Amino acid sequence: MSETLGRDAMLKHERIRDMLLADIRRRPPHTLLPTERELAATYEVSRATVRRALDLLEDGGSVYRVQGAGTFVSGPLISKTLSLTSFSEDMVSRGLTPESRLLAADEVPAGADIAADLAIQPTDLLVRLFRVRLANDVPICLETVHLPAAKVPGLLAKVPHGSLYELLEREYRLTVVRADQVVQAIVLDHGEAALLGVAPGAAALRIRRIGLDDRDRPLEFTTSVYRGDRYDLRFAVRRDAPNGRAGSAPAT
Amino acid sequence: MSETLGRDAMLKHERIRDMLLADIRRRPPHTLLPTERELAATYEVSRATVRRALDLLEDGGSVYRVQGAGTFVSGPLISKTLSLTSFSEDMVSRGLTPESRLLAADEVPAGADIAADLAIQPTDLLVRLFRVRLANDVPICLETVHLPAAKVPGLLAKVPHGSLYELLEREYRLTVVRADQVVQAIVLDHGEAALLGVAPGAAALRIRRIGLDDRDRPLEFTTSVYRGDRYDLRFAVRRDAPNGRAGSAPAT
DNA sequence: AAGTGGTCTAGACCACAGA
DNA sequence: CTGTGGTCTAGACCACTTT
Repeated sequence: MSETLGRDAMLKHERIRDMLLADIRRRPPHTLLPTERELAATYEVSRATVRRALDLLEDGGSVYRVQGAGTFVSGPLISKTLSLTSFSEDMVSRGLTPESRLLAADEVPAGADIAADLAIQPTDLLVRLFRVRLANDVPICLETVHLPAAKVPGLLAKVPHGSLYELLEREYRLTVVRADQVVQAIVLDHGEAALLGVAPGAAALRIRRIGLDDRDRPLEFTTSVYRGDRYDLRFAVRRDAPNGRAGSAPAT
Repeated sequence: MSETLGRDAMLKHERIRDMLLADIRRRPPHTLLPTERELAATYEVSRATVRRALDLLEDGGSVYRVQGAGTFVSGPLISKTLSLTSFSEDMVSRGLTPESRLLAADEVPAGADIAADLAIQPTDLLVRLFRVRLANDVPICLETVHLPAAKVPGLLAKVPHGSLYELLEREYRLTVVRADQVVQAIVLDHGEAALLGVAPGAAALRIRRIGLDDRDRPLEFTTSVYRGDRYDLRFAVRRDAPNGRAGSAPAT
């Protein structure tokens, strides 16, 4: 029963996650969920599959598990783990309408720094796009995208107006699935401030990103400058799911 | 063979991850690793266990997988997923020596806002600690920690000098395993600037955090203000491991 | 067509929480 | 002591890439 129509590559554990999520949202925090074995019986899947579904919910902050005790509904906090999202998606998820204005578009040699980041030669050409990003007609962000010209022939003619990621996917089969980001606080100079409609000397978040495709090849180098008074970064972090690299994060 | 001594709760898939990581670091990027079935045979474990180990390495950005093709060594990027780390750990991982100076410590009523965040009453008392955090004797961060006084009796007498998280764990069995964070860019006022040794009007990152324990109970509310010229936030993000909540993140 | 990683199963045993 | 989540196994089948 209830074999609804959504079949398109919907995995079993994803469907179970969705069904559980609907239940969870109706329960108060710290409610005890059925046991994994019960859920396995209820949904007629193996316990391993139920656990995969619960893993997703736990990563998403919807449930927490206590060994020997059970699985519980999480408290009402809002953030989820930082994931790679487009500006458009980001704004929509905040209930705002995104827009984009192209201020400049040209081709330039990569230069030493960006060439190293993108694993190309310093003399190789980059397509450079400079855009203002708005939400509900208010300028929020200045964005400069650099793409290896060899990978995006004819891009300059295609007038990237909406989501660049979608255009790259559709026209060039290029998908950014991972990115390395550096976030800093800066003070806006006169030019930036004017474009963003704030006073010079105002604070801003500068995010520099190297985007990689599914084969770990660098595709883009992008710098975004977000107004400090209209934008913040929200995310959940967890204690050291012990991994394999050195890194950083703030705390006490 | 090679049954080294580290047994303390070291899981099988974690040991395999570590062994693989040692191999990986000796190989150039984009090298093909042995197949999962080969690794299972080599290490005499099931394929599922090998896959758990590879999952950890993939999350940590050390390898990437291509269905039908194989598992490969990642490129040389540095960041790992943002995880909950103490200031001390953070600085040490950057090769710096952390230090802490307590500027003030007192008890205050929570007030409406913080009470809501910590799920207590506005009249309940909080222990408030105000510290300067230094790295190699340079002030980096101003930190204000709020803890429910009821959970940390006698804390004010215990002179929190080094890692507060360690002290909370040792003395009160309190462990922060998850946190919700909001990052903003601000401009420093005269007082903050003086304490950090920079000019007023300089940029800073302000990070507000609600820390939760393993049962999803709020334990702390902390505000950290980091010098914009000496601190940045570095992390890797991935494309939408489809989860269970609404959220946010920057991108094109 | 052969071989890879991706998903799922059925079952075992362990570590831990709670009455 | 009972029941929970945590780890691990051996094996099946699928989706995909590559030759």
